[in-house]
Amino acid sequence: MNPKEDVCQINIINEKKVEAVGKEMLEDDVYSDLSETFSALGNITRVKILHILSRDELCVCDISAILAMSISAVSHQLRILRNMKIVKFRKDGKIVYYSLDDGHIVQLLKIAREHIME
Amino acid sequence: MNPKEDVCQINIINEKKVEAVGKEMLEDDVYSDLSETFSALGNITRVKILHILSRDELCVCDISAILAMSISAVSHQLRILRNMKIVKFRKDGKIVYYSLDDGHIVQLLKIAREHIME
DNA sequence: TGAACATTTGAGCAACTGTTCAAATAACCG
DNA sequence: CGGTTATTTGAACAGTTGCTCAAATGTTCA
Repeated sequence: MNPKEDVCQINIINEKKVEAVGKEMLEDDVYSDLSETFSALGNITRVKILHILSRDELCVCDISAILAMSISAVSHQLRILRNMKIVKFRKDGKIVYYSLDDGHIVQLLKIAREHIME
Repeated sequence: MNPKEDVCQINIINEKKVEAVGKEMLEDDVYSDLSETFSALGNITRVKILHILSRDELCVCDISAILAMSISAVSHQLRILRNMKIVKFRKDGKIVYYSLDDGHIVQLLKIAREHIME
C-alpha cells in the first residue's frame, strides 16, 4: 500500500486538535537535530564517557583505562561526540584531552536520571 | 587482539585522575537505563511524536495524520515510548489517547533545543 | 633521522532499528 | 451475531550502528 494512502486523512478523530497541533509543528531540521543529539547520548559507552568527562578533562588513553575498552573503540565514540559538538578537545603534544563542550549535557544527564529514578 | 589486552592499563597518563574518576563510576545499570532513555528520544519520528504530545493528548490516528505516516509505523514507535515510560495512554472505547508520562521529557526537549541552537 | 607512543581512521561484520505489509485483536453498533 | 473501525502485532528487509583489527597519522625525543 502506498504510505500516503494509509495516512489517516479521512478518519481523523479530532479535527480541531489535529489542525491546531499540525500548525505548531516545526521544520524537519529541528526534529532531525534533536534526534541526532539524543542519538549521540543513546549508547552506553558514550553515556559513560560523558559521565567521566563531567568529572574531569581526560585523554583518550585514560578514558579507555577507566572503561576497560580498547582505545580504538573509545576514539570512535569520541569522534561521534565531537561531531555533535558535545565534547571538545585540546592537544598537548601527542596527548589529546577531551572535555564537555557545554553545560547542557550535564543538565540532560541529570534530568534523564531523575526521569529513570521516578 | 584480545580487548582486555588493549585496555590501556600500562600506559595511563594521569594515574590520579583515572583512579579518582574510576571510583565515581556508577553501576552499569544506571548508564544502561540512561542510554536507553536517550535512544528512545533518538529518532526523528519519536521526537516529533513527543513534540505533538507536549501540545495535546491525541489518538494514534490523529498523530499519524499530523505526521503523514502510516498508523502502523506510529503505533510501533508509540510502543517504544510506552515501554520506556515516556508516554502513557488511556482507552476511550476503541480509541487510544496518548500523552506524555511526566514533565521530564519536555525539559529534555527544551534543553536539547537550547544546546543545538547555541 | 628513526623508534616509540597517542590517537585516528577505514574496512568489515554481526547486531540492532525503523519501516512496510499482512494479519490479529478489540470495541462499537446495527 | 457480523461488519466496521482503531489499534496492535509479527515477519521481513534495507539501512544503520558499534565493535575489532590493521594500518595511517602525528608528535616527541634520542
